[in-house]
Amino acid sequence: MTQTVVVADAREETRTRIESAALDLFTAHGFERVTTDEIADAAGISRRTFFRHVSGKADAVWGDFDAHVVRLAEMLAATTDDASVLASICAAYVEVNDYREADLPMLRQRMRLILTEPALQAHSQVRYAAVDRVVAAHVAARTGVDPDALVPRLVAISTRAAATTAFEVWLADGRVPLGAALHQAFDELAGGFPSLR
Amino acid sequence: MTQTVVVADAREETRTRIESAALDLFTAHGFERVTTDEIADAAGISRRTFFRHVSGKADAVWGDFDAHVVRLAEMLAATTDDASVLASICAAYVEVNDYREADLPMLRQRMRLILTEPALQAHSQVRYAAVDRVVAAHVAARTGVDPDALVPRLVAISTRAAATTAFEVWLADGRVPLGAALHQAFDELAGGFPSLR
DNA sequence: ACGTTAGTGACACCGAGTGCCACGAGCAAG
DNA sequence: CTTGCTCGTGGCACTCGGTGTCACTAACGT
Repeated sequence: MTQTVVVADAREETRTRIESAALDLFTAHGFERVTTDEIADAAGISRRTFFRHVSGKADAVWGDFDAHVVRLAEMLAATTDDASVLASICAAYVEVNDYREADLPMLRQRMRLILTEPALQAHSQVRYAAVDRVVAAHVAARTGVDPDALVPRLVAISTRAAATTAFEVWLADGRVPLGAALHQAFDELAGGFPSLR
Repeated sequence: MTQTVVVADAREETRTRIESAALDLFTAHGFERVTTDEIADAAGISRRTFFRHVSGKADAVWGDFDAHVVRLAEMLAATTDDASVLASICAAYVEVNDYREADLPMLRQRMRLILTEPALQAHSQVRYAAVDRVVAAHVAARTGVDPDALVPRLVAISTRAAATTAFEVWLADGRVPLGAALHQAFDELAGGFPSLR
């Protein structure tokens, strides 16, 4: 009973050390030029143990993203029908990405890697697929159509595109807050890109 | 002079053999369970030569996608300002994906792999990034803003999302033509998802 | 003191991808 | 015809990501 807690804490701690080491090494030398041996050494563990904590080299950058997805699903589930479907998705995205000021530097580091390193950009597709499933399921529930139909899929993938784009401009600019960028992107999307006219 | 043509033809021919072998083996046994040795054997070449023709195992599935992107860029460049920006992008996507009837089976095979196999889905991000750059540049040229600004990026990535979704439903249904699915997805996008209301 | 359980490290192994070198076919000039 | 050049090819060795296996150890319950 108490052991499981202690063990879980230890696991969490080494996992954090791995993530921190990977983040620093990747930003310093680039993703491809860092070996798993080096990350393991920097984290004070063996290479084999490294692969027991993270499912792969690219995975070391993502914190516990699964919890992130779960929170997003909960927020969408708590949505009422007052707001539009897109507005509820936007609100959920904004809320789930409402980080504390102290966490922003690490978020910047993480997102810069994910958005610039080709291998991580490719790998992100796998992680984001889980987000898409959650959003598509929400749209399907709200509209009463199949989650695999065109509209739920399209809404899921293009709202995620909006979120990704918002992250990109937030990362590039530095002055614009993340929430503002998210709202701007979602407004463009929901209005059929009014600024094009 | 004549030699270069002959050589280029030979290169094209082995490239086609590689692609055909890879497509068949991947659909038969799954991407992960097929080794590069097996593809090379099936194509009648050595493993080393395999990697001289394609840049990686995942790359073997994509034909000459670069030419695809070039054609898309040309179509966008030939666009007049009569139609809206989104309409011009939609037209370009439809036209560049207007395959002959005889090519549809291979296209189906290719897209089924790309959209279902996780490794290929991840790798597609790298190839599609070139498409996004072309579309974003077009939007930037039409609207007079920076290609790295929010709207060009967002239009590029969400129109590609529309195209991907159209491919998914085309692949899943079998009866709906690809052009129709593309138009439907673009209509949803351009109208701010009217079917959600 | 006992067996159990879980985390760890060491080792061997597989597969993707790359650098290097040697071979042979085709071509041009002597 | 022979020499020299280019270029595609195959073989080889190597790095690196990732996995299966086994033995060790520490903490826990009995």
